[in-house]
Amino acid sequence: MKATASADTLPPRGHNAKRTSIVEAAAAVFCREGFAGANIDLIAAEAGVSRQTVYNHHGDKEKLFAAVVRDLTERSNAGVFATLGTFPDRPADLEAELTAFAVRLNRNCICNREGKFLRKLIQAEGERCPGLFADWREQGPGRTLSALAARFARLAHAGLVTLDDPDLAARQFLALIGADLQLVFLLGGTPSEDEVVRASANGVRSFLRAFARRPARSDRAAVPS
Amino acid sequence: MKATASADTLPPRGHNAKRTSIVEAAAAVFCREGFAGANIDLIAAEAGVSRQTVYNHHGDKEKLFAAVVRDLTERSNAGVFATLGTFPDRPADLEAELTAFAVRLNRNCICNREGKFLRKLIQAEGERCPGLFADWREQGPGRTLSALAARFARLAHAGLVTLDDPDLAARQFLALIGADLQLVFLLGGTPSEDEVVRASANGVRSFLRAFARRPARSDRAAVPS
Amino acid sequence: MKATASADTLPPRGHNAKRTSIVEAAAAVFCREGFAGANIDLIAAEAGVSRQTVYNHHGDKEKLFAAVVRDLTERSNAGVFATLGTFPDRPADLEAELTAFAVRLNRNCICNREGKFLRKLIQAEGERCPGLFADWREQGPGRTLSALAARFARLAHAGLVTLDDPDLAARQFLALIGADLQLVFLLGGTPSEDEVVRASANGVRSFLRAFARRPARSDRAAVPS
Amino acid sequence: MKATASADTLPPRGHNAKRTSIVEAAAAVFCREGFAGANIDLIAAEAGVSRQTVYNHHGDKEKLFAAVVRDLTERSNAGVFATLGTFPDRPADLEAELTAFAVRLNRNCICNREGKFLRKLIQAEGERCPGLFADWREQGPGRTLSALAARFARLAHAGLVTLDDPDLAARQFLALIGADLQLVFLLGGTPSEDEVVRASANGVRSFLRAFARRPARSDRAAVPS
DNA sequence: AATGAATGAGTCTTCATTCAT
DNA sequence: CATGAATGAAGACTCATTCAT
Repeated sequence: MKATASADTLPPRGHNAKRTSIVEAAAAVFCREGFAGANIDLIAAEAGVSRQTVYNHHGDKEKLFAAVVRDLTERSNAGVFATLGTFPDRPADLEAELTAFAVRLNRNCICNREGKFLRKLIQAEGERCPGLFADWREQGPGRTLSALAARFARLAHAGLVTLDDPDLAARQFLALIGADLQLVFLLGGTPSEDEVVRASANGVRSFLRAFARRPARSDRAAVPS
Repeated sequence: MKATASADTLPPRGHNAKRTSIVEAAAAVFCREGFAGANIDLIAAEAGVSRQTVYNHHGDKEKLFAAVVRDLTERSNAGVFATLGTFPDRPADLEAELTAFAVRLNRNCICNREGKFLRKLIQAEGERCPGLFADWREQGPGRTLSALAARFARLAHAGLVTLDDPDLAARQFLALIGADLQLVFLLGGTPSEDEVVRASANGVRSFLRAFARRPARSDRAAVPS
Repeated sequence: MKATASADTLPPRGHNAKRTSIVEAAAAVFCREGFAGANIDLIAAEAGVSRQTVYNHHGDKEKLFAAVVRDLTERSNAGVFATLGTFPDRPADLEAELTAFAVRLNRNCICNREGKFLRKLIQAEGERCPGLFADWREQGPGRTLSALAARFARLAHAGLVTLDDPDLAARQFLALIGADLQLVFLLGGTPSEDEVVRASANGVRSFLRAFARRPARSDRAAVPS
Repeated sequence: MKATASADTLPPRGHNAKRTSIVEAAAAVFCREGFAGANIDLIAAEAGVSRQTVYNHHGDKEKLFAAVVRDLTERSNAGVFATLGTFPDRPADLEAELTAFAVRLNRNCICNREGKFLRKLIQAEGERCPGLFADWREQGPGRTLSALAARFARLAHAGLVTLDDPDLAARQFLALIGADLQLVFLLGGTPSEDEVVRASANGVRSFLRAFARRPARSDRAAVPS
């Protein structure tokens, strides 16, 4: 029984391995070349499988693209929510902990493979595929921003920050911690860990200047002479 | 004045008219479909000229694309610098004037046709065409941000705001006034005038909360109880 | 009896069962889609076997097609000769018995599966496969028509009909009993039993009008006023 | 004006020439190889045009096939009705004139290119393209048979033949004059003029034996001893 | 014997590009 | 400059066929 188990589970295992490698390769190629520019033979080669296998698994280019988007969306959302769970609840040092959180968000959700690919694909093909990204939109930004806003609302309730619109605060938080990275993103680059940390710190500092309850201003900078 | 008006505002006749309409159509199509997906026949049709004319004017697809990028870059930069010139120098009401400036920036440089197209093209084809966007990068974000930073430095010097890194302030200003528009951009939409105004006001308010010299917090909202 | 019954009428087990179901499925698919349009995977699926099995049994598409033609030819010829054996030898009511014979011929040899398939395949692929249908031609129409002609010659000898060219009579007999069915055949349909009976009666009636020895005209219709 | 007329009409003329040659070539190839087996490159080559031109004119293979069917149907119907117009109205020698008519029908409508192609295409692809041949069916056999039946009805009215069902007579007439040609048709051959004449004579003779009013039986044969 | 994968050829279709009119 | 045609190269997708499991 055990002996045959390997024979039973192997097909799906090898199967899924192929499936996964195909989707990964496809994501990379679609991202690099765009939908129209992507070559299925290239995807197959990059996935280490034959062209036929791509077609066996995904039917056609359009469906393969949809599978890529679905996969990226899923993994990206999972990452975002995992990171949201690490939001500082009762921070001793608000700025430090918020900065650490921002670093995690930037590093694990925005600068990582899925984040970059997803953003690029949405921007490039979003208009041509109405509905393809609907799932992403609902599960992604919609719920993400709400969740983040809820955390800020709790901070406000705890008297740590002052804000009248938690949703707006969430949006501005994200904008600020990404402010220094936009240019790199636009050109397709990936910021170094150091850049991520600095960008996060810069963003959080300004965020707290605007929203921290008290004198809250960072001690480290911007002290008026 | 009249003589040139017709040449400037009406569809200019002859050669240049065609050249212009081709580039415009090409920009739209390249944006919509990506470089690989763009069809020269479609561009020609959309420009109302024959395919031959496209080739006569621009040689080949690659060169036409370059021409589009050059044209967009030029016009976009011109717009940005024109708008930068309206930065409030000695503002009576800092928040109001900064908000008005932010609205102009958003409306005329970021949400407009050139801005959107350029962003999309850079994101989509930037990696594949190293060097094609070099010009944009130098003339665009580089000089733009410096110029904006210089304005903020002058504001700081005038004692209206407090900041230790004008460049960072410029980046964060842009991030904040765009924070509410990101999602719309990602999906290729164009925000309404109302959305632009609200986004600009929201951004400026938070910016000033973080950087205004004194109590500076907007009177209109978010006053801690 | 029981033992062979199961092997004869039930789907025969094992090897031959598969072989048979493959050929049947292949006949249907080749007929429906033509040789070039037929898909071996589809044939396999329709036969309920795996693609490999098709190859194991028949080698390649060309050979499978040949097997189908051979099989159809064989069964069709067998049917024709079986039916020819029921030709009325000493008919009491010539028209009635000839009509019944015509019905059998139409129903069992011309409208049935083998007949239809064979006709369609010959028409469609006959030119491309010189020699493939040689066997059919020799065994089929050649001998069939001769045999039928011989029966008519015997009828003539018995004084029941008047004809100087038995071969021609055989051809015209077939033409007449099929006259009403041509359109249905062309479009791939299968006539109902009723249509078959009427067509046969119509054909035989006219045949006898032309060839019956004496008063021979049917009493049932077409009596001139 | 006249000078430019040639320039004006030439494009359409060359155009239509190409269009025609494409359809002709396509008819031949579709007939020879079937829809699935037909190769557009081959069609283009056989038409003496480039592949693109085929696509420019007809869009895709399916549409090209439809155009072929439409064209064949049109020309075939035209031929049939032209020939029907030559049906002997007040024949001095009924058998001779009916035979001549049968020869014309066989030669010009049934054995000719359009007739053969159309029959083969309908048989081969009729089932797969429901509706494609609807036009043919309505304009073709439907009206053709009625028209022929009407002629026979007039003959009957003139007392030259005896028949109670003109439609049936029409069908049987066609069946009889084609009886000797079926085998040649099945295998894709084209009967010689001599074969056509003999087949027509044979068919008409038997037809008149069955339906001629009076002694009507041919003097040349089948006279009972 | 069945299944999944691979290979290689082939076909439809599109497209950039050029030429002639 | 527009049009229609031609060329040549891809690229998506299918399919016959073979291998390994």
